[in-house]
Amino acid sequence: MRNWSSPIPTPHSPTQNHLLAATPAADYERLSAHLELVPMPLGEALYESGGRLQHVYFPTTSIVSLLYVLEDGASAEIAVVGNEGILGIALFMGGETTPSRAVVQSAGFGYRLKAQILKQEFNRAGPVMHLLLRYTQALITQMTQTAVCNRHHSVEQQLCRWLLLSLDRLSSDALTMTQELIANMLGVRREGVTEAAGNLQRLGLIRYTRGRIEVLDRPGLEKAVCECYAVVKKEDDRLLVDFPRIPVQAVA
Amino acid sequence: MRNWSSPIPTPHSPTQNHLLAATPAADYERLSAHLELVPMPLGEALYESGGRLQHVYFPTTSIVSLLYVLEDGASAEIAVVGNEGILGIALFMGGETTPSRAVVQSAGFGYRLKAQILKQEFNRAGPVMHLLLRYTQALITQMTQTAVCNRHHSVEQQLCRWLLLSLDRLSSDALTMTQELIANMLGVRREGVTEAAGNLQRLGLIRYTRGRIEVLDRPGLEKAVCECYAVVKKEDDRLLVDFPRIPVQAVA
DNA sequence: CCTACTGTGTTCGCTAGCGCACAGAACTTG
DNA sequence: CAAGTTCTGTGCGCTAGCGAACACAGTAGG
Repeated sequence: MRNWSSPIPTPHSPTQNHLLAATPAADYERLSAHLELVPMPLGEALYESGGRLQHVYFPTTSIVSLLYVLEDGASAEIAVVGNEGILGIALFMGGETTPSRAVVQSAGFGYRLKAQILKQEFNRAGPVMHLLLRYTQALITQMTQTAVCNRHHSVEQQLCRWLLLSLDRLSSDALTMTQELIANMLGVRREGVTEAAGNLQRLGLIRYTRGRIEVLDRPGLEKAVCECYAVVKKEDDRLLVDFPRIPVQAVA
Repeated sequence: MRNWSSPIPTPHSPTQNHLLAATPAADYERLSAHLELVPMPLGEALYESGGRLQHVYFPTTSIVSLLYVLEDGASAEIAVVGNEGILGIALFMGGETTPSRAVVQSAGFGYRLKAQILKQEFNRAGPVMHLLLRYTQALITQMTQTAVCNRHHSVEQQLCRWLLLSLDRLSSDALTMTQELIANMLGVRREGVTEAAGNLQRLGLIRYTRGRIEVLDRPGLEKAVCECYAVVKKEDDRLLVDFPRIPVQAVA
């Protein structure tokens, strides 16, 4: 496998994750000692369907897909989580488990926290709780939009949406990802992705080689995408961007 | 319009809603004075996409669909809420609004609560909060399963799922619902529903006349449905059924 | 350099579901 | 009872996406 990763070792910091960055200093202090930097290699399953959650994960440079796998092996991506979010919401929502899998879609790093620690923090019912709940709502929006998009939009549009959502969660404009894997995420055939990607390439929007997709014309992609992307983006911005920036005080 | 509703006036009680029924007496006391019985007629929109929530609703004998409507008018149901749940979760999740609509799918009654009152209660971070969060997780499961089902299953299977989910939220085994409306919910053509419903009727699973569907063979339907129904049902049971059953006493 | 492998391009027949158009049945209203 | 409306049934041609099969190219690894 060719090595596409940067030779420059990036310095890691929990604040690369937006949720952690938005955590007020006082609360952050309590958590920071328990944050553990972990590599998140491509394809790793952070949790399996129905499995009990031992940790929650805050991605920093990685992207993780929430996937649902059907009995016959067919799958579909429910949502994608990057440095704007957290994995393991079922923990504080009270369910302990979820019927989906979480698979690393783009290798990188993240921080993890023992389930117990996060639960304690959540139960303080302070700013961290409100942060997490707002994020959860943004995630819900993404899930519902996925449902709608699955119903009404073409593979090509969905590919655009997927590319843009992934891009928003990375600093680079290139993804390491085969068409086969993308097909799994979108729940469509590999050939469908080949065709859609071929179109986008012909239009000069992207360029790809084996296992690597580069976005050449982001504005162009945004024109080709269905409305679903904008809905999710807008909701993300509304709910997550105005996070109180390491502020001192609680939410009303 | 023919009148299919029962001539017997049902006595109403907030505890017909499972969330309210599961609320500990002490908390329920605070809320009950503010609960307002409201009729929920077929087709009424409890809230519109992006609109600010004034109230939350606890259905008792009604069913409400969460719908997403696309720019071109196409729509898709995201989830369905009956007496097991609440409408307006965005309120306590911190978003205040959601990009979906809530439309009454089966006429009946429910109780509503002013937004402010519910928020106060939620912010006590007590049992009610945990109840609401658990319900929200069950709702998330329903949403994700809808996304998957939209991707992979036939109209007929989806119709079965939809019928069963609706049935579970009613005491009767009949629904007042035209094929046109069902098509809207499922985000498919009306003709597709006609065909699917025709098949189910031929199999003796259901019987329908104009605007009324009666389920004749529930076990049969459960055999015809895709796995998605069971997943949602199981998760609902796991998350919602073990709710502490009416605090029994403590009222004095 | 040769081989094996993995990722991509392409073809072909097939089916589910779409959009449209219209006919008939059931119910409502005057 | 007649007229009008609302649901449901059916038939058409069309398209997107499926499943399977296979050719080929870039890459990895002896």
